[in-house]
Amino acid sequence: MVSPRAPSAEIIIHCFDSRVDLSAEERHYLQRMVKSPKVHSAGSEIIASGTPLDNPLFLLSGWAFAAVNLSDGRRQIIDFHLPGDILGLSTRANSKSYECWIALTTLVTANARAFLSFLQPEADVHYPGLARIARIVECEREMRHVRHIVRLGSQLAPARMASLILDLARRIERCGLMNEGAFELPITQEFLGNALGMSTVHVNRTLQQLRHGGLIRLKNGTLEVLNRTGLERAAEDEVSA
Amino acid sequence: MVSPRAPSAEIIIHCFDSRVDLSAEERHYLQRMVKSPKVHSAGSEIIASGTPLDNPLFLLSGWAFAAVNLSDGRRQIIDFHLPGDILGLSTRANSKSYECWIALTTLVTANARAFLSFLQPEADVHYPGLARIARIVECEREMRHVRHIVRLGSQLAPARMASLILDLARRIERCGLMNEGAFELPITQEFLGNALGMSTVHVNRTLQQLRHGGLIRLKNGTLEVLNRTGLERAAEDEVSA
DNA sequence: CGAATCGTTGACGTAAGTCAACTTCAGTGG
DNA sequence: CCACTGAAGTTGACTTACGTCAACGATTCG
Repeated sequence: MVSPRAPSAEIIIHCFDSRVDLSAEERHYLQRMVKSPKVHSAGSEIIASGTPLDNPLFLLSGWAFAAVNLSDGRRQIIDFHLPGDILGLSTRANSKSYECWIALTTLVTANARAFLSFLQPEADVHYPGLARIARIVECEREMRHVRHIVRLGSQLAPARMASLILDLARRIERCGLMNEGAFELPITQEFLGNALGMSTVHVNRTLQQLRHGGLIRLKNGTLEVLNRTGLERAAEDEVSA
Repeated sequence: MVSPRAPSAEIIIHCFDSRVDLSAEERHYLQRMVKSPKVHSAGSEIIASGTPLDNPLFLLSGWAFAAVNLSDGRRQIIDFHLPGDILGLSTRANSKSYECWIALTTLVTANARAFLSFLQPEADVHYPGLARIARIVECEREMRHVRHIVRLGSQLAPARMASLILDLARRIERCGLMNEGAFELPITQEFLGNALGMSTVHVNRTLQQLRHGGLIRLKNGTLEVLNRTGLERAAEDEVSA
């Protein structure tokens, strides 16, 4: 376990700020919430499946993913999570979780339990901006789910890959971790396969294809988008191209 | 256009009742809401993609589906909708819809706009049961999405098909349209393919397989589950709730 | 230095797509 | 009544995208 850096709500505030107007009071409230961060090691299960979703977490740094474990040991990754996201936030706090959340890298979380109440019908809303963010977080997750369904159901391997990369790139940009078109992508080819419904070998070949097409560079866990419009074209309808 | 039967909130109340306790007042409120039903013909677009989701609809009778249209004319079906469902309900009422909703059969809808406000953080909740239902509807949709991701990403054709059939059967049961293990399934093989990410030909072969395995009977749009546990085994489905 | 872990490549097998023909079957109209 | 039509379902022959297996580099790390 790495000792956490000084706890900071900066990333959270930054990510929320781009979506709603936060009052000074709300910023302060967030600062207070992020007082006792927790460090998780890479690969550890942060929220197990089958547990009640009564303890959502801010993701302050590092990457995670939500997944469903199948009875035969395989796993389907449903969604990736970046700094600024909230893990395990659901209206259905008391019902058991179907998914689990797992750390992809060493990561730091903080309790976000207050966000749960914002989702309840009887919520007494002292913080309208935060309540709105809670709803927006759920909405964006749904949009990602729908896009993922489209990827898995209607696209060939190169389009799936390109589409996922673009999704991640856009989110990385928003939370300020993009560095001149490049960003850290701590997802092994095995996990990319678990997300995109393809074998590790085929992930490798598909990435080669994107590389040779001059669309991306990917080396040592750093991904650089070399040709954005090309990548977008590849993501949209690979089949017709 | 079939002339609508006497407008009735019965199906709505029945479906909601199985999930929350409704007050007499809330039942009455639902009755009033369902006063001016509208009939849509099979195949018509009920909510277009790109429009704001500011007008959710009760589905009183018939089937519909939510889909994403791809640039090359193909379409990915995201979710099916049965009587008792709400179409186009989203927290993001003002943002443009990515999906569209289309009638699978002739169907009858009624305005459910009041449910929109139940999802807003500032909602002034006079009807806690209905507000709760609005959340539950969103939650259940998310669970269906996640299961669909698992299907498309991790399962072979027979398991996909079995899993979808089971999902539909469970929902049909809940809204009281199951008839001794059999129900109307007004989904052509083409649409099943659009949902399950497979070609019409392969849908046909997969259904044959399930038939010959003695798991289902499907004739003239009526599906009968002959061997429930066998179907569940085929679906590799441990989620029975 | 082994020992992991991850990435890469080739040979080969298989699930599923494509194309095309042929059935049903429900309308519809002469 | 039958002949015609169009939509849905069914089947066979062939192609292809992707999986599987297995071997082999590259990196990192105790």
